[in-house]
Amino acid sequence: MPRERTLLDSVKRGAITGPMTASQPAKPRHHGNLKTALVEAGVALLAEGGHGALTLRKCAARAGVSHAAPAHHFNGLKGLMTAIVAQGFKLFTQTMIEHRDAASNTPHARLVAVCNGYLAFAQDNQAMAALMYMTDEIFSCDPEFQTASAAAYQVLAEACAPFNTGSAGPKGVEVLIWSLVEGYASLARAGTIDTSETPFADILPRLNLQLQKN
Amino acid sequence: MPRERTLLDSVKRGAITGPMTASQPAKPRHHGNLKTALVEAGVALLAEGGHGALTLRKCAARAGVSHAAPAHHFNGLKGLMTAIVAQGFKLFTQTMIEHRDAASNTPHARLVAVCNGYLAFAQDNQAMAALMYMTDEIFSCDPEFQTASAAAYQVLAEACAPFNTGSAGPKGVEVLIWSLVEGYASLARAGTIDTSETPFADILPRLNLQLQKN
DNA sequence: CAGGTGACTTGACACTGTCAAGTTAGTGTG
DNA sequence: CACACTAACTTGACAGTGTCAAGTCACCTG
Repeated sequence: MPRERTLLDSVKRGAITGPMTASQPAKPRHHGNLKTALVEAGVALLAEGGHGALTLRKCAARAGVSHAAPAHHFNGLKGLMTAIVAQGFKLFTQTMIEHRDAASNTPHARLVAVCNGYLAFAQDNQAMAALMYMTDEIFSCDPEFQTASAAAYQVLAEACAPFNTGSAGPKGVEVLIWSLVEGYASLARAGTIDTSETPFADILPRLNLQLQKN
Repeated sequence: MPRERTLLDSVKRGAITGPMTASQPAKPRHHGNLKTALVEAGVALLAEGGHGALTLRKCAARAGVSHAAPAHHFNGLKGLMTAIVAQGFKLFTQTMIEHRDAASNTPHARLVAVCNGYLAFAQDNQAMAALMYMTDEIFSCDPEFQTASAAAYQVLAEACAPFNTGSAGPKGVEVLIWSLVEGYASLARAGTIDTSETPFADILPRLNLQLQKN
């Protein structure tokens, strides 16, 4: 049964009456930069409406193509989600670096700043931050994703490097810090804890951190 | 266009040839205990196939009713998810209590045991543990959910109570411990950290925990 | 200029959540 | 005990979604 076309369909196909204006040229079939446009569309939809608002068809519509166009660039919805999350990790890394570089140049101040960057990103990009750990929804073996998440981890690992690992093994401090700050961000997002009553700045001193001697 | 019935449809409607056997009585229309059956179906589907395997229609099918039957008991899929997660929190609380009660009766041993219970549950029930913090997918204001999650939090808060809050405020220790263990569980689930290389038991001593004096 | 292929579009199908209308079984009252 | 009402379902439909197949168009190469 043929269905009635929606306005969106008409807009998409250029069927709106009147000639093409300079600001609305006839849309070529070959987009030219569709992969990037789809990822940016996904990032925007996630920010605007949360996880439930992010669908393959909405990304395609936002990018101005048909629902099947993404299939040439991504391995299904999961493939597109993976690219979106990789982009999110890049922004995340950038936020932590900006916070770190704005801090005093002592190991403790830099560590605190990186953690604050982490929490600021998680607070300002809640749906993206949540999606980053939904391993059912992404291809976590994807090289671009791996590179982007490793870069984020590296910023935190470098901030932890000056501190004594003690008996916890070579990665003890970074696992401790990453667990703490990711857990705090999750509980804050879920509303389980009151971040005004118990700010992160108050619990970081509870760690037994000592600078390495040498 | 009428569609061909599936075997599942036939099974559901009792259209399979032959009389009802003793082990397969005629199914009454009034289930009697459908709410509980749907939640249990959801818990099982989550355990078997992860988050993507949990749908309203599959829960209904597993419980032996039509796709619209859950609507009488739950406010849509979100309502059912909320009840499933509340059940998960109850099992979670039970797991932490069992670990705590099996430990030596010192504050430190009990705290370690509660954390180990937390991580054991998160490891053995990965999809449920993840779903507990997906606040987009549940009604977090639901009273049964609130009660169940508060009970879980209470077990951890009680284990933290003997320790010095220091300058962090009255909830400093429990926020510290909850953040740490939830973050560690998330990173373990995501495969971001190697739990064999950096066991939780190695990072807990990095906390500056002291018993309260009185 | 012709052929091949990349990059799309169109259409279809199965699955999903939700809603509306209808049906059946259980309960309460006279 | 009979009847009426309502709870607890079933059936059917629709919109949205992901995915697949077939077809079309635009670009590139020989």
